[in-house]
Amino acid sequence: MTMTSPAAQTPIARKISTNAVIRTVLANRSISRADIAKLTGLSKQTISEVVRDLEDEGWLKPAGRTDGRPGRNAVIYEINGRAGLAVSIDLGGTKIAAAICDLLGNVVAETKVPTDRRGGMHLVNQFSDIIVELASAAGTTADKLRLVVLGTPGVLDPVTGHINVAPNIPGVDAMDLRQVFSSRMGLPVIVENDVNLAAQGERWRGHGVEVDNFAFVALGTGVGMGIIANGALLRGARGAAGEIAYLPIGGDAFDPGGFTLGTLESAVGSVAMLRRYIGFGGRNASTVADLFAAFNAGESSAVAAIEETARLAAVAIAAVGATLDPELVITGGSIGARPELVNAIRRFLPRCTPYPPRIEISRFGNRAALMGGMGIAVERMHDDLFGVKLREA
Amino acid sequence: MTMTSPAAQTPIARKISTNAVIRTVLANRSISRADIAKLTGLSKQTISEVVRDLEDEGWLKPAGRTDGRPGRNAVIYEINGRAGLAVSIDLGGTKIAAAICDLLGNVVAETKVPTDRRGGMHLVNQFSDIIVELASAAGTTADKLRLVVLGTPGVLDPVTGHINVAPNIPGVDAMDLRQVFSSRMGLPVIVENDVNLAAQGERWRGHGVEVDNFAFVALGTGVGMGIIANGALLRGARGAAGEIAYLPIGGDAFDPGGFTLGTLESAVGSVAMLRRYIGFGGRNASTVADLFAAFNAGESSAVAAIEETARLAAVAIAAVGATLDPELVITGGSIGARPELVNAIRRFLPRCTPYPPRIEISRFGNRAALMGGMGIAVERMHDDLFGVKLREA
DNA sequence: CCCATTTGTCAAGGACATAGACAAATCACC
DNA sequence: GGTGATTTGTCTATGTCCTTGACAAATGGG
Repeated sequence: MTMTSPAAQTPIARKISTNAVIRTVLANRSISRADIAKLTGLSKQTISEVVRDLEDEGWLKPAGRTDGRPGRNAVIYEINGRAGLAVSIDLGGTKIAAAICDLLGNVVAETKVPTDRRGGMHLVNQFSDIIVELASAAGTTADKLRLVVLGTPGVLDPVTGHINVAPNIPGVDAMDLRQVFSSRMGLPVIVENDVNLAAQGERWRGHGVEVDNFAFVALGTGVGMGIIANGALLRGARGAAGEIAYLPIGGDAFDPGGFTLGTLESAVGSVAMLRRYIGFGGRNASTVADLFAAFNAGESSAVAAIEETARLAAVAIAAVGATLDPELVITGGSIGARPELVNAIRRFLPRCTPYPPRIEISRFGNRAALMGGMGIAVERMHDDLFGVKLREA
Repeated sequence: MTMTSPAAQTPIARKISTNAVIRTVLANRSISRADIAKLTGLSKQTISEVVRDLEDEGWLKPAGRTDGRPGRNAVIYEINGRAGLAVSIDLGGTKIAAAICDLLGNVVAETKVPTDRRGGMHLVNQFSDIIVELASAAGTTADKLRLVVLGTPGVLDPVTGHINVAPNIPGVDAMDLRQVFSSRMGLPVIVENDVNLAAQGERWRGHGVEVDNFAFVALGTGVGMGIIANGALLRGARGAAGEIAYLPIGGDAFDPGGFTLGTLESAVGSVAMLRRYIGFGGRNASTVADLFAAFNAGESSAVAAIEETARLAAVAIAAVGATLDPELVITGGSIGARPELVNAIRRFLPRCTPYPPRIEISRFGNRAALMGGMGIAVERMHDDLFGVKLREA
């Protein structure tokens, strides 16, 4: 079972046939050769040859036979998920979540540990330890993995590869994290903004499946947005697309204070919401959880603070809507996942935009970014392994 | 010279080779067979066969020979532009601009006429007359054309195909203009928002060449935006992406008046700018041209009116920037093309956003939408004629 | 005028696809 | 339990397309 990419130097026609077979199997989970032939339009003979090669190389495996219908029973084939494993890591200010998934997107090992607050190289060491441990739990070793996807807060510069991380995590903006981590592991590493990953996660297996235009809005300590437009992630020229912290809403756009924190972020972040509660005379809440408890108890300052936050969030969503025209906005984050807030946003929205998008709360909660990393990893593995490259170039 | 798509039912391998040859010739304007072989990596033999077929079918034509270098001279081939002609029409409230271009994007005939104000079917008749006339001027007939691209104001619903046109043009929102026009001409018709077309025009041969993320902002009687993201036009879920008239900036987002005209449009449109001038005590201008003349004469009310308009436009661009992170914003339209306004915007922008995009004035002025239509037409012809379809489906 | 260089064609051989015949396996029905 | 219809999968023959290498044709430089 040689684990090189299938049809590595085969002529172009066989590459295309092989790709068509793999894609057909992927799309149908499990399928017989006869059905592959019908779906691809290729001859039975060609399919048999291609499937034989793919099975010899370990990419496909037989998985039972048909029965119950007239005629000879067919052998069913499916993708051998174990033929490719990848890692997804979600680096947060307090926790690191990580998982290994296979070629089919099945999670084969998962863990969550506190973030090493010393930052920098300590994080790289921590990642490495996590991967070794996960690999062991998955019954394999780290050198069998194909790819790591790492989600971090902050803006990634697509030119330099550097991350401008918010204050949460020390010593990461000074280094080329991707490069260091990649050579440490001897694996390709993809680094992506965590909110972008959350959007990808919803696109992959959440509310965004089959929705080509939507946005994932994260409301928490900070605010951020991941955009799926025309079915693909939108990063912008400097990787800052969706950085709605700087949206000129909820304050004076020309106030220089908006530059450090962001105009919108100073208006709808959890800190602003708590400050607003105090300003309204509230005295019973010092955390977001407290505040929502007070809201549900009907305390007027809490109601006012949350309503005002929802009102501003609705205006922000209206602004995004006027630009992107999404079909759907998915909310997440510590306050964006609260139905109380989201219901208020749903009430305000039709009053400030003529075309209000649908609003849904993230299907994956705080696992959205982790899911997105797996989605990207699986997609990338499929491309690398089964993609048709017309020319090497 | 049979004018069907080349390699219509040839097996897949020859299709790919044919496509590679055409694309290489397109990318190099004119080129010898030997060089095509080097660039594509295909053998001289294959290239000779493919080029012979393409020449027999009229897609390629010889265009001289090399000389001056050692060795036998090569025959140079180029695309036969005349093998495909298409029409671009820009429907405006007062004028209709139209042009015929060939496969290479060369303009072979162009005209401009006043819009028939009766609207509806009268417009379809007018389009038809224009096309016949242009075809004649181009030395061909209307039935030899392959495609029409029509730019209109208003939002196109991608589901119903209907156009919600601003008040300018009567009797168009009630009909399926695309369908009626298409069957009248017996040609495929693509209808697209005019600002989207302007963005495509800049992308094709203007400031947006090689810029994968930019926006075209039209400032005039109305305001609108066309978005190129990840190198492609962004339409959104309902075709309303870029409809920044409704951006909640420059007024109260919850004012119901913002629904009919749009919050931003009531703040930065030319009507608002003139009203603002009057409000500041100005009495010497009743048109946009007058107002800019007064500005250049140093009249304080005119300066204030234009500065305030620029200030709001800068905030709007900042909002778009926080969402899309474009590398570049191109301005156009009757006031967006004025350097006086644009310079003022350039001054305000760095004060309301930490990452101000570059600002340029449209390269094509009021021909931008016409150019965009040609760009789309050429691209579409290339796809239809030379595109590789792996499966008919 | 000769030669190095480049272009383009010819002929042979290999990889891959298709089509059709045929053997094998299975269900339905008597 | 046997028979026939149906479906699967392999085998064989044939054709298309691509590549390779030989070779003729054309051209500039010395």
